[in-house]
This record gives sequence, structure tokens and C-alpha cells, in this order.
Amino acid sequence: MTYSEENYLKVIYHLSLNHSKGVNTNSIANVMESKPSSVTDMVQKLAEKELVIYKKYQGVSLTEKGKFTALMIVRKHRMWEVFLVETLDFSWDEVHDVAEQLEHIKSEKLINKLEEFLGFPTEDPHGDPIPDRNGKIAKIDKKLLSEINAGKKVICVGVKDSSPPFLQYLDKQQIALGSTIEVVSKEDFDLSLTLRVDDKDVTVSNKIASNLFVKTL
Amino acid sequence: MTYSEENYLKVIYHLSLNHSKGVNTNSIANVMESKPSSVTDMVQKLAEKELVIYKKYQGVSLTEKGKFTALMIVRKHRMWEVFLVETLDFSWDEVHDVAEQLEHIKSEKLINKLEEFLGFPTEDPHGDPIPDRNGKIAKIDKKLLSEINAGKKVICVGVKDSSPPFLQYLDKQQIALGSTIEVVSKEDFDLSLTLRVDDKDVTVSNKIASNLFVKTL
DNA sequence: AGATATTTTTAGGCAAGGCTAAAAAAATAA
DNA sequence: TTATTTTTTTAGCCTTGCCTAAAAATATCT
Repeated sequence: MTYSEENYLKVIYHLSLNHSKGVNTNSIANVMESKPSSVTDMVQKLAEKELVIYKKYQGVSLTEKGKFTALMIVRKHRMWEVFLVETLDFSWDEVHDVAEQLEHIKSEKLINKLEEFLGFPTEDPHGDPIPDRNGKIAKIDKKLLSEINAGKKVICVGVKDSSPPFLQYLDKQQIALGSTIEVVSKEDFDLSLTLRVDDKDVTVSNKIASNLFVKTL
Repeated sequence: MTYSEENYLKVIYHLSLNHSKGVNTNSIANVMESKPSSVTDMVQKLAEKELVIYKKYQGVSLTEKGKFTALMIVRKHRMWEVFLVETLDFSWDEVHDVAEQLEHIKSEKLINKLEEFLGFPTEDPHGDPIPDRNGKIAKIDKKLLSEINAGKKVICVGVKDSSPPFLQYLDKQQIALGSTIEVVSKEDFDLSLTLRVDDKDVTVSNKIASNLFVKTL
């Protein structure tokens, strides 16, 4: 399994979660910052190895084998993120690029020992669940903050967008995983929200609220 | 800098330590388990990037830039070995292959944070010195056990061969870094040695003794 | 020194993984 | 339903890093 094949499987896995049907070539190319023709090539190779199911013009989906492989990569990515934040004091906006490299290290023993050292974490620093060594992944019950009505109290449990600018914005507003957030009011005009976090009021745009996962109490 | 280029620089660095002149193509190919012609190709590319000095038929040596790059790879390799043994409880014969992968992770911040977490170690689990972030590497004063005369007491400080079978043999004889070893006698015929380790006598061949570094007390 | 053996380089080729441009299929619009 | 647009695939090319076989340079032996 090459570095490149692993990346394709990972991307197909993530895209499958939304696009319930076959994932189309174009969207893979967009995420990978490559060209649709390159995707077609690789997808055909993956199909020969029985990692994906692919029919021309019909999009692509993972086989069981492909899905397991993808889950193991996601497992490694998220586990390393926990390590970077918990053990090495990285902040949550700094871990992605390094984890993107570390996820390709091939050693079952390493990832299992790391998991043990970290105390069998179930979520990464962005609130995403970590698959276990059998590929089992918890489904976390969460809603977007933008779907919450005024007056409700919720807890921040994850982010949809984990790009550094967004994460740094949240740091600045002192919103972190586990923060209690009360939706004080919602503006009809632009769907912006006024929140109460740590006894302070903050107003956030709909775009912000659409990228923050929360759970109702 | 590609994975492959990094491996060449590392190998050239290690070979330079012995072969005080230019390193020859053949020995690089042997270590890399590739062919001399492939080495010639790559060495020419590295010369264009000013990482090595290369004249046809004259062997190759590292430039300052190339040497620094090689030292940073060695630094990462040995630092990760410490992590695997100290933090994740790997044994010293299990770490090499994983460290071989981890040494290519590109993040200065990661290696420096890891160094801090590990308490600024100066040696890896095989007794080899770890270069600091400026590329400075301690020269450890050591001799081969095979050069020690009968009657002397020494301390084990490193191994020349760090292959699993050799390391496992040492484990079996209860010889570890820091062990005190007394050379009880030396056999003229085959240069085998009788040692006293932890109040027990062990006889080792010259081959074993030629792969164990010690320091005299 | 001259002949032979060894080492190193060159030449040409191959697979992986990308690209562009053109062709084919599918989706959309009239 | 036919025409047009969009998406996807194919064809052919490029670079990287490896290979084998042949040629060139160096080293060794007598």
C-alpha cells in the first residue's frame, strides 16, 4: 500500500460519509488538489486491488477491505493528534499537517502502544471519534450550533471545519471542546447568534455557528 | 527533499565516518540494497542540489548543507528510538524499522517538542549520540570489547551491530548499556573472551566482542 | 609497462503517479 | 426529443527512482 493509495482511500472514506451514493471523480480531485483524470487512473488501480468498487461513470465506493484500511488511517491520524496535543502541548490548530504525515507510518504495534500510552482516547482534539483497532467507530450525537433555538443551553463537542483560522477564532472567543454555550438570541435577518460563554456574551455569524458541533443537555 | 534523497544522504553520512575519503558508489549500493547505476543517477541529482560533492569515478562526500541535512535525519531517527523504548516500552531490537519511517517526518517543531518531552536525551537506546538541533553531535569515547586485555573492567556503552539477533543475544546474556564487564581471560586460539557480568561468567566469541563498544573505567 | 579484472558510468527501459488535450458518456436545457 | 453543457474517461506525455546491458575508466597483476 503506497502513501498515495492510502490518501485516496482516506478521501473516499470521508466523502462517502456525506454523498451516500458513489463518490464522484470530480469531488475526489477537488479534495486531493489534483485532476479528475488522475483520479480515474488511481481509482482503477484501487478497484483491481479490490479496495473500491468502481463502474465507469458511476462513481466509486469502498469495499469492506478498503473501508477497514481507511479506518485504520483515520485511527492513526486522530491518535497522533491526541498525542501531539496531550503529550507534546501542540494547540489544536497546529496538529493537522503533522498528523497527515504520521498517519502513514506502518506499524500496528506502534499505534496500539501509543493508544495504551494515551489511555485509550475515544476522540481527537477536534471532537472526532477515534476508530478502535477493529475498525469500530463511535457515532457521536451532535448537532450544528446553527440549528439550536434561542434559550437552549448546549455543550461544544466538535468542529466541522478544523482549519487553523477557524480554530484560532474559537480560541480567541474562549470556546473549546466541553464549553457550555447558551444561545441567548438569534437574529432573523442574518441568522447570527448571541451566545453566553463563561458568563460573557459573544455574537457569532451563521457561518461560525454552522461549523460548530454541539450536544443538547 | 524526497524520502529517497534523505535516505541517500543518511547512508553517505554513515559511510563517510569510516571511509575518510570519498564514499564509493558500490558501497552505497550495497547498503541501500540497490544497484551502482542507480546510485550514480541519484548522486548526480544530489550534486546538482549542492548536497554532495561528486566527481566522476572519485566517490562522493557531503557538503556542509548535505551533512546538516543528514545529521537532522540521524537526530530524528535516534530521538524516535528513545521515544519508542522509554515511552512506549519497545525493546531495543524492535525500534529500528519504525524509526526508519519516523525519521522522515517533516516538522522541526515536532522533533524539538519531542526532545523536550524526553528530557533532552543525548544517546539512543544503542548508545549512539543524538545530534542537537544545531547539528552538533557528541563524540563518545569508546573501544571495542575485542581490544580490551584480560584483567580489565569496562562498562558497556554501545553496540556496533544493532540487528535484532545480536541485540537479543545480548539480552539473553544480560548484557545491557551500563553493564559492568570484567574480561576474565582471552583465548589466543580464537580470540574468544571469558567475561564476568553480574557475577556470572560468560564466554563470547571474537565476533561478539567486535560488535560491543565499551569504555574503560 | 601491458594485459586483465574490477568499478563506475552511460544508455535505454519500466512502473508509479501525476499532467493536458481530446473523446465519450451523462446530465441539462430548449 | 434534440442540442448543448458538464462530467468522466482515454490517450499520450512527463518526472522520479529504479533496473539491465554495454561502454568507459580505474585498479591490479605479471
